[in-house]
Amino acid sequence: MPLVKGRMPNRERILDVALELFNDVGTGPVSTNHIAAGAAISPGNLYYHFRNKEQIIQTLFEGLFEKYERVFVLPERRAPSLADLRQLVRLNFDLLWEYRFAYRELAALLRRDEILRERWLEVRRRGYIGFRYLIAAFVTAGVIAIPANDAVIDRLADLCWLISEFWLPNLEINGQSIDATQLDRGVVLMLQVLNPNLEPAQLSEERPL
Amino acid sequence: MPLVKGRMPNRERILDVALELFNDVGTGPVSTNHIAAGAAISPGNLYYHFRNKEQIIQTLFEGLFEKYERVFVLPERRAPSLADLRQLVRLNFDLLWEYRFAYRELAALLRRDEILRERWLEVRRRGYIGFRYLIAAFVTAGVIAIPANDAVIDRLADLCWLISEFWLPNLEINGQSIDATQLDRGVVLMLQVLNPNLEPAQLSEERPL
DNA sequence: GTCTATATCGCGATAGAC
DNA sequence: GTCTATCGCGATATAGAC
Repeated sequence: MPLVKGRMPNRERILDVALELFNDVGTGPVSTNHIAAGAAISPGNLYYHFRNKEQIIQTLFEGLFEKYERVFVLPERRAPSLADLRQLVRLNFDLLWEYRFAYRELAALLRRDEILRERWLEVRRRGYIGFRYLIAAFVTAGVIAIPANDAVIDRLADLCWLISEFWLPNLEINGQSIDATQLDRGVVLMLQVLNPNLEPAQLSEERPL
Repeated sequence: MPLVKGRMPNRERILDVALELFNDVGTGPVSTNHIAAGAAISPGNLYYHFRNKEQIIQTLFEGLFEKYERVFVLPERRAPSLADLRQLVRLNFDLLWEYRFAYRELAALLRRDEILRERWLEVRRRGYIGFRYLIAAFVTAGVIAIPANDAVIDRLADLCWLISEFWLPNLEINGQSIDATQLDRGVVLMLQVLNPNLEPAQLSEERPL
C-alpha cells in the first residue's frame, strides 16, 4: 500500500517512506520490497536509485547530520545564555525524534557499517567541540555556580551531552510518553547539573534563564 | 562451526551460543540455523527447545533480569556509603557488558516484543525504587553536599540512573574503548552530580569514599 | 531428545524490454 | 527512469524416523 501522497522525485520518496517505516518498525524487518511498495514504485526501480538498504540508511543519516550541524550554532558577538542551551537541547530532541529509528538502533547500526561509523564519529567530534565550548563559555560568563577548572568543565560537558543524547531514548525505553513536558524534564536535569545549588523553583520553565 | 566446548545440556548451549553471536553481530543477522550450528546441533533440535528466536531472546533477558536483581542489594543495618554506590555501578556495568547486545538494540527489541517490554518495565520499576531509595539515604546520611528536597532527590536519582544505563552505550557509540579506566569515568560523573562542590581530586579513585 | 528431510516463503539483486 | 520477470539463496518451521 502506497504511503506517500504528494508529488516528489522518486529518490526522495524512497527516503521519505524508508524513514517512516524505519521509525515505525525498525530497520531489520523492513525490506527493500516494503519500501518500494510504500513509495508505489517497483522493486527494480528502487535498485536504480540505491545500491541496497544499507545505502538508504547511510543517506538518511546524511540528512540527519546536515540538520544536526544546523542545530549547533552558537550566538556570535555575545556571551551564550542558559536560554541558548535550552533552545539547543530542544532542537536536538526534535531531531532525535524525527530520526528516532537511528538512536533506537544506533550502536548496532554503527557496529555493522563502517562507513556510517566513520561519518558519525566525524560529525559527533565537531558537535562535541562546540558543545564543550558552550559549557566553558558559561563558566567565564558566570552563569555556572560551581568551582570550575578544566576537569570539571569536561565533566559537565560530558554530563550534559549524555543527557542530550540519551534522555529521549531513556523516556522511550521506560515506556513514558514523548511530549514537551517529559522532554523538558531532560532540560531541567541539565540545569540541575550546571547549577546544583539553585532553588528548584528557579529551574522551572516559568523563570526565564 | 561449533562454538561451544564443554559438556552442557543443549538448551543451555543454545542460550550460550546465542548470547555470544548476538553480542558479536547483533540479533538481526543471526538466524536459528546459525545458532544451531554454533551449538553443534541440528536446526530441528533447536526448535524442540525454543519456539523461535524471539523466545531465545526473551530467555536471555530473563537471565539478565535475574543477575540484575542480585546487583541491587543495599546494605542492611547501616547507612549506605558512596563506596556502595561505586560498587553497585561497577557491577551494573559488568552486566551491561555481558549482555551488550541487549542495550545495543534495547529500544528496538522492546518495541517489537510486548512480552519483553512488560517484563522490562516490571524489573526496571523495582530497580529504580531501590536506587531512588539509595540516593535519598545519601541525603539523610549527609553524604551529599547540596540542598535536597524531594524534587532534587528525584533529579539526582534520574541523573545517576541515566549514567548507569547509558554511559557504557555512550562509550561504545563514540568509539572509545570499554575498559576499567573508561568505565570509571562514568562513576566519576555520578560523583560529580552528587557532590558538585567537591574538589576534583577528591573524586578520583585514590581517595576512598 | 535428536536427527534428516522438506515445504514454504520472502528477500536481495539483476537482466532486459520499454 | 521505470517496469516485469526471474534466479538463487537462506530463513523459519514442521513432519516423521530413530
